[in-house]
Amino acid sequence: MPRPALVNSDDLLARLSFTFRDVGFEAASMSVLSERTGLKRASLYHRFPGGKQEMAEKVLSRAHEWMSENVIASLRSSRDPEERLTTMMRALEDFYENGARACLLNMLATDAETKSPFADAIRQTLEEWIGALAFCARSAGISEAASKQRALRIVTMIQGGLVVSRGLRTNAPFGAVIEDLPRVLLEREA
Amino acid sequence: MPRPALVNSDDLLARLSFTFRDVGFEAASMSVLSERTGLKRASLYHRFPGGKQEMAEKVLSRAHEWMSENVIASLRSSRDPEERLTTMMRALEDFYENGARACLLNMLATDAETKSPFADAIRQTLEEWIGALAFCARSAGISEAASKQRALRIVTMIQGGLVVSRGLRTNAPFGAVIEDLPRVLLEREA
DNA sequence: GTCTATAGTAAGATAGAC
DNA sequence: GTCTATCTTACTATAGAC
Repeated sequence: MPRPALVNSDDLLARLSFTFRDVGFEAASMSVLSERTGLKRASLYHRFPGGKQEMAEKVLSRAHEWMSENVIASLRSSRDPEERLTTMMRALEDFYENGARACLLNMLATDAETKSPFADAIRQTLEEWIGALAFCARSAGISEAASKQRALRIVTMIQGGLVVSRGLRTNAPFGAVIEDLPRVLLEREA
Repeated sequence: MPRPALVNSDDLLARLSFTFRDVGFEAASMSVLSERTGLKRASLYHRFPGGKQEMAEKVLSRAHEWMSENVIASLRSSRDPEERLTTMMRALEDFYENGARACLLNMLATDAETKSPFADAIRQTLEEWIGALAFCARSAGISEAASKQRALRIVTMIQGGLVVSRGLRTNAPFGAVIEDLPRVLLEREA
């Protein structure tokens, strides 16, 4: 029977994720990551031979999984569209701690010129999210074109809510966004 | 007559601003800043004895000035509210290069626990912006409560549009936000 | 005001003991 | 699997020539 690690893989990834989301990729030095995970730098290299980049990739991959299970699956379910949206809202409030915690997709993104190893994963997650929201709107009777537009608007508002909440140092903007979501996605067309 | 500097102060601040907006504060090392400004590291220290932090402070301060002159002043003018908004929209398209360039207020922001020297400047700029938008809505006959709500929504959407445009690597989301602004701020209340 | 040269420090990364 | 110790590199910052 193998001796259990001091920190299991899930806890470790969660702590790494928090760190990247709090300070970003560059400011998350091996020393900082070591402090916040409780593992020495060499131990982190043992688990992630690729260093920081591999950590960020694994964290992003785990975030994608989380989104699939907790957000996408709900939005594409056969339940009442408003219920699906409510499930997403509660999941996001939890994940972003009501706006206090930033989004990995923002913190790991770079400009188009900077070739980033995370760009593809970020884009894919955003696209799947928007696709699932459009599907949800569609099944609530919203037209194809409007559904796509509103889905994009939802993700835009959530990301904006997180940025503004961080900038103003209050959770109110994120809270206002969450409250608005059902209206923005599902209100009947003019 | 003093010999002119190779790079004047305005150009220099603009290049520093682009760099911080493209890669963020931590990734903008003195070497990178040197490359992108054309000044050697020691020359940058001559102009900014406080190093990177002073550069970012000056860049933020200049961004605040730019906002005051090109956005706040217009929104608080006595012209037609829709015209004021159009002026802001054109200014923002220019400033953000239709969504290709990130916002300084996002790239220099940190989480609440991390004591950042930029936090106050960022919050102040956001608050002034939201205040001016609310003033504009108010003078278009929108109620006090709705004006505040809509002003916050506008800034949220713009920030979100920039994040999502960067993530999806297309300017469309930012463009969609800009198009939506007049409706979101000024459509008559139900 | 700009530069080259160089401290001094912290970063990413690896070797090898336990 | 975790650790201490160490290597190499890159970074911030300063000194001093021009």
